[in-house]
Parts: sequence; C-alpha cells; structure tokens
Amino acid sequence: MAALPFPLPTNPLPSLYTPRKLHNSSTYFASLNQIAGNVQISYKSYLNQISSLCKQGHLPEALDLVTDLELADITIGPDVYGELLQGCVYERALSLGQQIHGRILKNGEYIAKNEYIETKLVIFYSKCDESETANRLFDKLQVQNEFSWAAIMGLKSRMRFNEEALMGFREMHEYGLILDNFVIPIALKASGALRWIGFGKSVHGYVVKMGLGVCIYVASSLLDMYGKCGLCGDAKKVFDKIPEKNIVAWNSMIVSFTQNGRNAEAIETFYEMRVEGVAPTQVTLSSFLSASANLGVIVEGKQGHALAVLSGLELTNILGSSLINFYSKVGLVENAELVFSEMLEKDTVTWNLLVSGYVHNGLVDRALGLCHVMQSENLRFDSVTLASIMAAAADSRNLKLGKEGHSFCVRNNLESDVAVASSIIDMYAKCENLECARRVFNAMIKRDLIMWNTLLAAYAEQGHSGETLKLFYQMQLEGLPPNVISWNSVILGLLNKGEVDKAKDMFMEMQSLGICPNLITWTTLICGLAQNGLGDEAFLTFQSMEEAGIKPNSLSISSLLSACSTMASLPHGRAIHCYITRRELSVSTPVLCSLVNMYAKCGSINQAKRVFDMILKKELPVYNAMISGYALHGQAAEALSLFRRLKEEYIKPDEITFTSILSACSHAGLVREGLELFIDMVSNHKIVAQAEHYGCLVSILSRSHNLDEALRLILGMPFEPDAFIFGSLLTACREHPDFELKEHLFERLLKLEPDNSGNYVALSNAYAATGMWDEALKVRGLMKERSLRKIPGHSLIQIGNKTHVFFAGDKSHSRTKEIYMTLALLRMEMQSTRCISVIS
DNA sequence: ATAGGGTTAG
Repeated sequence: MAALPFPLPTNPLPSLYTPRKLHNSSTYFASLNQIAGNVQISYKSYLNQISSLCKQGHLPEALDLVTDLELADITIGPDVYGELLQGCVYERALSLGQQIHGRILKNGEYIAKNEYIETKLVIFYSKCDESETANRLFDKLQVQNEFSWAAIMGLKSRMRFNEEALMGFREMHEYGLILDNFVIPIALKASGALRWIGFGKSVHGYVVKMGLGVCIYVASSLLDMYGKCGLCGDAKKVFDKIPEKNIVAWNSMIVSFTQNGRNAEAIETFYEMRVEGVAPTQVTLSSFLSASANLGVIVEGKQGHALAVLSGLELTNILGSSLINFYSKVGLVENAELVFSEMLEKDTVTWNLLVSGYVHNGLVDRALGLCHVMQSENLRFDSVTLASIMAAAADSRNLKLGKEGHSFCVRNNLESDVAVASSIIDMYAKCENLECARRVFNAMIKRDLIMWNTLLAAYAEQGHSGETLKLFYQMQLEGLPPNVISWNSVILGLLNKGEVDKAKDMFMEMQSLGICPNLITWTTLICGLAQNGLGDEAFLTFQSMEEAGIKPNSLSISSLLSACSTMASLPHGRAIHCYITRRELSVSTPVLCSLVNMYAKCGSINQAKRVFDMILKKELPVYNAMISGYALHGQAAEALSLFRRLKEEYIKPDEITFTSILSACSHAGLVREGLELFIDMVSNHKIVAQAEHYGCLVSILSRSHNLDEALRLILGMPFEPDAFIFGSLLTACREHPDFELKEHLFERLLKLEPDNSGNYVALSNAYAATGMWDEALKVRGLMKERSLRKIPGHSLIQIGNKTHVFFAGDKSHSRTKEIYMTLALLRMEMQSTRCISVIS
C-alpha cells in the first residue's frame, strides 16, 4: 500500500453521505452495505479526507487520494465518486467532473449503473448547465427518482423553459413521486415567471395540505411567485405567516413591492427589517434604492448608500448600477458619476445607466460624449439605453439626436426590438414627422399593442381623427384588442379635430364594451370639451369623474386648470383651487404654474401674484408663468422687473421666458426694450429665435408704425413664416387702412390653418378696428357657415398705442368710453350681432 | 429561493 501524505485519524468518523430523507431506493442501501462489508478501516478514513477536501474545494487533492486508493488496489465504492461529483457540483468544475465521469465508466458497470452515481451525474451536468448531457443521462436512467427530477427541472427553469419545467412537475406527480420541498420552489419559480397564477395557487394548496409551508424555501418561493404574478397582497399574507423570516424572505417581500410599483411599502418593509435587526444584503439595498429612485426620495436613497458602505458591501455591478440609477433619477448626476468612477467592474448596464442618467437630466452632450467613450472601448449600448435616448429626444423634440439614434439602431440591428421601434416612432411623431414614424411602423414585422398605441397617439395628437380610427379598426382586424390607452387616443383624436359628439359616442361605446375609462380618459374628455367651448359640459364631466371615484392627480389638475384658462372661467378655476386646498393635494411646481397661469388668463392678475408670492422655492417655470401673466395683462413694467429678479437670482431664462417678455413689450409698445431683449436672447443666451419671437418683434415694429420694417424682417427670417407670424402681422396691422393687406394675410393664414377660428376672429377684429363693421360681421358669418366655434376667452384689443386685455364676464374695467367700445368688440366676438346697439 | 436599466395615453 502506498504511503499516505498525512496520518490517519484514530477514530474515523462515519461515512458523510447519509441519504436525504424521502429517499427510498433499496439498491442504494444494498450497494452501501456491500462496500462497507469488505473494506478496511482506512477506506473510511480516506473517504472522510476526500469528503472534507471536496467540501473545501480542494478537488485536485481529493482526486490524488483517489489515485492513492487505486494504486493500493482498494475497491472504490460509489460513495467516493459521489463525494467527488458533489465537490464538482459545488465548484461548478465541469472538466474535472467529466474526468471523474470517465473514471467511473472505466471502473465498469458496478459503479456506473449504481443509482446513486447515475443520479449524481445527472445532478452534476444539470448544475453545470450542460443540458444535452444531462437530458441524455436522465432519459437513460434506470430509476428516475426525486433527485434527478429536481435537477432536470432546475435546469429547465434556469434555461427559462418554464413550461417544460412545469410539465415535468406534473409528470413527477403522475408517476407517484413525492413532490418535496426541493422541487416545489422550482415549480413555483416557473409559475411566477410564466405568471401562471392558477398553477401557482394550486401548488400553494398542495403545500398547505402537505404541511410544507414551514420550510423557509417553500415559503419564500410562494411569496416570490405571488409577487411575480402581481398579487402583493397574497405575497404579504404568506410573508406574515413566516415565523422566522430569513434575509431571503425579507428581500423577496421588498422586491415584490418594488416590482409592482408599490415603492412606499417596499421602503416601509425595509425599515421593519432594520428594526428586526436583520442585516441587509446587496439584494435588499438594490431593491431599496430602486424604490427610492422611483419615489424620488433623496434622503432614503442616501441612507441606503451609507448603509451599503457601513455594511462593507462591495460595489458590484448590481449595487453600483442601482446607486447610479438612484442618483440620476433624483437629479444628483455628480454622485452618479462618482459611483461610476469608483466601480471596479462595469458591464453594459452600468454604462447604459449613466448614459440614460445624463439624458434624463438634460445633459445630452455629456451623454453623447459617454457614448463615444463606450464605442471607443468597444462597448455597445443596447436596446434599453437606446429606448431611453429616443424618449429623451422625443421629449426635447431633438430630431437631430433622434435621427442619430435611429441610424445607430439601423447599423446595429436594434430596430427590430419592439420597445426601441416604439420609441423611434414616438420620437418622429413628437418631432412632427409623421411620415417617418409611419415608415418605421410599416417596416416592422412584429407589432405589439404599445407600438399600435404609439402610432394611434401620434395621429390623435395632430387631430387626424380619420387616420386614427382607421388604425384603430385595422389593429382589431389583425387580432389585437385595443386597451384603454388605444381608446383614449381615439377620443383625443376626435376632440382635437373638434368632433365632440363622435368623441362622446366613443366614450359611451368603450364603456359598453367593458373598457373602464381611467383618469386620462376623463381628463382628455374634460379638456377636449373645454377646448371646444363646452365649459359647462366639461365641469359636469368633472363631477361625473368624481362620482366614478376617480381622483385627479397633479397632472390632471394642471390639465383641468388649463381648461379653465381656455374657457376664461374664473369661477371654475377658483373651484379647482378650492378643491386642491380642500383635498390637501400635493402642490407640485406644475400645479402651481397652472394656478398662476389660470388666474392670469382668467383676468385675476392679483390672485396670480398672490399664488406666486406663496411659492417658497421659485423655479423658472413659475417665473415664466407669472411673466406671461403680466404680459397678458399689458403690465410690461412688472414683467420686466420680474425678468430682472430672475437674473439676480441667477436663474437662466429660456426661450419661453423670452416669448413672454417680448410679448409684454409688444403689447406695451416698448420698442427699444423689445429690440434689446431680442438681441440679448440671441447673442448672450444663444437661444435660436423661433417663430414666436419673430412674431413679437413683428408686432413691436408694426405698432411703432414700422410695418415696412416688420415685413422686411420677415423676408430676412431663416425660416418660412408660419401661422403665428401671419397672425401677429394681422393683429399688428389692425389699424392700418390697407384693406388688401389684411385680406392677403388672412388668405395666407387660412392656407396654413384652415380650421382655426382664431384667424377669423383676428380678421374681423382687424376690420372692426378701422370701423369696417360690415366686413367684420361678414367674416363672423363665414365662421358660422363653416361651423367654427369661437372659443370664449380673453381678448387683446388695441386702442391707440395701448393694448387692453378683457376677459369674458369681466366687469371691472367698464368705466371709460374707450372701454365701452372695446367691450362692444368683445361682445361681438361672443355673439356676432348686437355690437352696434352696445356702441350706441 | 431573493437582486440593477427601457417603449405608449393627458
């Protein structure tokens, strides 16, 4: 016998491989006894040594011992090979395991046909994800026991062949094998992945019947399955019944909440876990960070980061990515960059996240810069990042970025991804390039509901109700039933086209088909009614919405407030303001802006100022709203002083600010200020002048009797004049006696916007301003003929050098004779007759 | 057994 490299233990321990419970194979015990009978004591010691070496991962050393035994001519039993294979399973040591497999085959059928060894081999190949070998061996098995079944099902589940895994589960049951606490988690995982809640629930029933619920593996799998199926309530019930929750149970609960959008509950559960004194892991913290990011809660997320550092957790891909995601979602880009630089290992997701983070925070240049770095390091951004880049391009109407992204997709074959394609379609639509959007849509082979909805929304937004409906029916012909979002788009398209009755019909029809209108449906309808001049109906609808138990969120509140502005209805606006206060709804910046806007547009500039003053931390949009309010009220001095205050607080004005301030100057006839501001905008702020800015300039110039100068300016513009510019010109030359000029402008306007009632109003006002009442009335008649409705609202009326603003139902100005005249004009706008009588 | 990023409606 060869010398041993270490002394033998004097009191050898019993064999380490005790059969797992539920094992009932008789051949297994037979082979064990056979070996035990004719083996010397040293065999057991060797087995012990081999076993402990295997457990510590010293597989080559263990193999050396086996060689020693072979050289000593000692018959090696299945137990030794079993230990070795188990070691290979722990280490996922494929090639070593294959060597051992070879030795087993060499040693003849006695070992190779042993059930225990056969099973172990199936387990080994399964764990190493060697599907083919594992399945081949499994099919050749003499006895397919619970162990081999569990291994094969685990393999199928890892390969995401979830249906197959569940079929196996069923088959096992049919063969009368016991479904133990090892296979049940696999079956539950597969049901969760497939969202087969029915199957999952029946497994739950079995678990209860067999009393397997006490097993923590089974319980946490159950909880995970319910979470994956979107049933957080059931997940919570399972969770609450677990007497001693381990970290996996806690994590699964937190993950379930996060993945179902119940972020607040995820955070709450995390705190409960902290109270219990359970130490968080990476899984805990990445989910917690995800929840914090979704809620935009900075303090919590930072606590998570601190805790990760305190717990000494490594900054792995997943934890680091979660941190980057959190910091960029809450706007702390520098922190995201810091984490990124601290990470030792980075994968595509990490890079992509920082790119998306930049895009999300409007740092498009930095995002593109990072994309270049990625490319130079031969890393590719994948479909997920591209989808978010395209969404950003869509939001910022950045066609250039969008096209760059699109061509990248084409070059890298990413456009076949439905999510990417949808975001490309949306980008083209938002950049008012419907043809390109349509082309991308048509080129797709596979189209999902979201993609159809994207295109529907694109046509609806532009008021192409006919095309929207066509698509709506086409998708149904292709077997895709529309959902609420599809219906919402159809209704929006009709409302944008002014087809109110059809929109209302659709609203009824969707309900009769069992599609429940959601918050957006209601808001769309309410705003559409308001925009089509049906204010009272809009408010009745708002009441119906409340009765239906739908609570407005901050976005729908903003929409409702702008509906009030459209109607110029102060009472309705006040009602909503009260509603906000009464319900103690959170007042976000957009809501505050809409409030300021609403009060200004409904004629109550003082109330607007009061809301403005109440805002503690004033951001640019709030300033913009207030400045535009002053502009509307002709209070140019106040607008200018607010503009100065903005600069004092180092807030950078944007193009919207300049639009408002320029229009204030134009209404007040401040020529010098207006021109200076225009130059400030272009040269200091590097803002490219848009049609609105030129429009204001035109009206400034023409009001200072520089109509010729204005016309020259338009000819020198870098783009074609749009409807806004013609509109400004028409308004600007109101008092100009040139009848033909007005008609010409009107014709150009109608070509651009045939259905805009505002153009008719502008022309009739222009006629009226020079006393051409008959012509003014004729235009009104034409409007009626074409069944265009005048939208009630404020009116800007030029008298002499000054612009006056009037609001529907506003009596506060009706003092002077001048005012009387303008009120008459206003009446005329509203009713188109009776104007003469008011004047007299 | 548990873990990170995306696309549609106002």
